[in-house]
Amino acid sequence: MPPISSTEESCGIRVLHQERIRKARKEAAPEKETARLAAVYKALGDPTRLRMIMGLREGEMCVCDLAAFLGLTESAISHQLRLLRDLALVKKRRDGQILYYSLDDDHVSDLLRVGLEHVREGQG
Amino acid sequence: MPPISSTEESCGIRVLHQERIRKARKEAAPEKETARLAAVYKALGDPTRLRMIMGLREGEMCVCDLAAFLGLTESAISHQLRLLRDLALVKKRRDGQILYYSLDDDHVSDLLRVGLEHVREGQG
DNA sequence: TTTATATATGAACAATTATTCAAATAATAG
DNA sequence: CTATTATTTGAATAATTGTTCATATATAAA
Repeated sequence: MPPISSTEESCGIRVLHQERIRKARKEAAPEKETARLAAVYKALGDPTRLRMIMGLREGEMCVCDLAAFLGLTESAISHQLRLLRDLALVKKRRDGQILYYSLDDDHVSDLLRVGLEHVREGQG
Repeated sequence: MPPISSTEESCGIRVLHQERIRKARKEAAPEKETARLAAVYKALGDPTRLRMIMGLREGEMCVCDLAAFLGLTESAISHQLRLLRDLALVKKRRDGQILYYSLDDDHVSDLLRVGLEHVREGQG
């Protein structure tokens, strides 16, 4: 372990390992990228939305299907679908009056798969 | 496309594709697993926590390092670290007065990697 | 012991958010 | 056209949450 020299940053924040901080700053992903990544995780971090997404892995569903599946209002589902659509996690296809929602691409499934592996191996 | 028979569930919710709902229900992950997965995504879904985790990919840091790195109070960092620790996303190691935090296992890095791939390819 | 350092904890507050309800579109059927 | 079905939208509300401040704990130094 290298010796620790307690110093301060310009703003007055205490710092023990300046090298670590410099490195973390240097390797950090661009702010915009980090923000978008956080938004995607956040979207998947709500039980309702997560179950919607996981349900859509089995195939496309319309709004009222998802509402029945989750036991929620169609309005609630529609609100969440808009959020997921804005993040390009799901896409829609119209057939007459009915809108069919499905996962936007395979990355979404990948995200879920890795996440499931984590929670399954993490504490069986 | 098979013909659509609009029916109702016992609770009175409108259903267009009963087969889809049945399948989604059948293939759904256990509730406890889904809840934990959502909690993990939620933890990564906050910009502060996400930057903490991404910073720790470069190596362990103590609380005040992370505070300096993010420009936040050590108290704020400590609160978030507890949350991440409860979810087994980070672990701590004590050396004297200093607590060094690091990623709990490789799954966490994997989650970040897949997530970054998604946002990078998603909208270059 | 006392003093200082590093981190944790609890209460409080502002800000965000998931859901519901009511009303508005969009497409189709009559 | 009017009526019906499927979905969307906006406002309102209750619940959750990230941060700060003040205080407490833990380890080390004097």
